[in-house]
Formats: sequence, structure tokens, C-alpha cells
Amino acid sequence: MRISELAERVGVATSTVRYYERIGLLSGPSRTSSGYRDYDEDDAARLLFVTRARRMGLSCEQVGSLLGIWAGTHCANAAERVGQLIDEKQAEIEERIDELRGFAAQLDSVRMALRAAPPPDTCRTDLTCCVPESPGPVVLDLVPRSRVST
Amino acid sequence: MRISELAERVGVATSTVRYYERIGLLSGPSRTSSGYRDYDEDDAARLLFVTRARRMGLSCEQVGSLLGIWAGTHCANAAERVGQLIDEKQAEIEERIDELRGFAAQLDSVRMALRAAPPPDTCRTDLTCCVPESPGPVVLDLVPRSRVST
DNA sequence: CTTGACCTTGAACCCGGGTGCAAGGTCTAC
DNA sequence: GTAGACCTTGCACCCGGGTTCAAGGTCAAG
Repeated sequence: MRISELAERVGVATSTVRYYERIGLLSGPSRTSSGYRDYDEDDAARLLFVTRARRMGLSCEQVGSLLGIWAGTHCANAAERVGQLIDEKQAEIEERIDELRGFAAQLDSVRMALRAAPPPDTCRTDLTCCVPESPGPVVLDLVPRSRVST
Repeated sequence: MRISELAERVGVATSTVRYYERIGLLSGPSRTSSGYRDYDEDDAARLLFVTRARRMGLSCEQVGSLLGIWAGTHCANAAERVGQLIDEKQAEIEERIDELRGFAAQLDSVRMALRAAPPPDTCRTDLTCCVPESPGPVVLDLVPRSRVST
């Protein structure tokens, strides 16, 4: 298929497809006699993988390492290395998830604070939203804190 | 405290602190008589919030909207709007988590495929890694698929 | 009162990840 | 055979998110 068809199927711009080829995330497809890029299903699958991985927040470089590792030379030991890489990526993902959950919890406690606080007339506009450095209770000063000891 | 102390506490560069001030994520702190920025604990808390939110993957603009909403005008109805915003952000976070989990599952099935496949001599170097468009089983062609029906 | 570490500003620069444009070739339909 | 939609290349540009640089001001120690 031609580049525009591929791009549309996967939901990216043609320019992006060429860009991915340029930086090595996609290998150059076969060409028609007139020089047009000519993609097959495998190309489509690979592009789809790349775009999803990008949407997951992997950098192009990371995607490349994920991709490159088993395109590289020998299959036999590639399997092992891919296994390793997958472990690493999954650990990263778990970390990211934990962080996200932590952030969600923080937001939750903001909401609680809001519910608990009687709509204060005495509210400060300087937005002090106090987040602990390390795991611990979230303290969001939506009520005048400075005022307490000033 | 001075900018370098603040920056070190929170673990960012001083240039970043000034940058955040420039784009409005931090309001200008008070100044010493000689013009040095002079931060207090509230400033530190806010910077910490901003940096964490950034690390969570929120864009500066998103952080700004999160921050800006209750600095805005009236406390009474701000509470309600903040509540809404929090709901939205949490929904976004859940989505992101789902995507991450999906991606982790994909990686998992790559590993399974690797374990299952006898290290194939017949392996293809064109890396066909087949990812379904919509929710569904992940199919990763680590074994020659084209060859099957060619 | 000088030295060195810190601070100020504004403007320029850098990087990743694309996007757009110009100048030209190709293909299908009419 | 020509219009219009598509393709090719290379190069320049854009944006977000900072970082660095130059030209100076401040301050504590020696």
C-alpha cells in the first residue's frame, strides 16, 4: 500500500511515517518501479507498534532499542536479551503506574480537604499546596496556614 | 531562602525555577532589598507540587490549569470547579494506567512467544511485531508468519 | 577593598519530535 | 495531453521545555 493509506490506517501523518523511517524506527519499505514507498502488512504492524509505544510515553530512542534488539543479528541469544529488556520496561511501567496512583491519591486528598473545609472567606490566593517530599500524608493548605502562626 | 537553596531542596536547577516563574507556574517571590528572590515554605511547597506534577507527565499548561483554578477569584465556587478538575485528571490518570498495563501485557506476550518458540534459525530480521488496533489478543510474529502462507 | 560565590536580567541556544514547503516526478481520468 | 491527486527529496521551520551566556550587581571572608 502507499504511504498515505498506511498513515491513515494507523492514524498518523505521512510526514511522521517518513520521519520514523528517517530516524530508523521503520526500515525503508520496498519501492514501486516509480520509486513510491510500498508497504505491506508487516510494515503496518510495525508502525502500529511504534505509534502505540510512543503514546505510552516511550521516547523514540527507547522504542528503537525495543525494536532494534531482535532485529539485531542472532536470534538465539536475542531472545534472552529481549527478555531482559522486557523486564526492565515492565519495571519502569510499574514505577510509572505507582507514581500516577500517588498523584491520583494526592488529588483525592485535595478534594477531601475541599469537602471538609467550610467554603472559607478567609482563603488565600497564593495557592499553597503542600506535597510531601517522600511517601507520607498529603497536606494541602486550602485553609490559611500562615495565618495560624503569624 | 535564596533560589539556589530552594532549587536544591526540590531537586531542580535554578534556571528551571526562573523558567517556571517566567511561564507563570510560580508567582514571583518576594525580594530582598538588593533584589534577590526570597522564597518561603509556601513557595517551596508549590514548586514541589509543580515538579511532581511535571514528573507525572502533565504538561506545564496542565499544571498551570490545576494550579490556576483555585488561585482564581472566589473560593466558594472554586471548590466545585477544583472538584471537577480533579475528577477529570483522575480519569485521565486511570486511562494512562490502563494503557500502560496494556503495554506491559503486550510485552509479556512477547516474552511468552519467545519462551515458546524454539530459538528459530529461520528468524526474520524485519521485526514484525503485530499489535492489534483495538483491544484484543496481542499477536507478535516472532516466528515466520509470511512464510506460512507464502 | 578585593576575591569568589552567589544573584540579576535578557536573549540566544539546544534538543526531541515532528510539520511544512518547494521543486519536481507519477498516475489516473477525462 | 492536461488537470488534479498523489508521490519523491531535502531543507527549514515550529513547539515545548528548558539551559546557557553575557554583562553586570551583591555580599561575606580574608
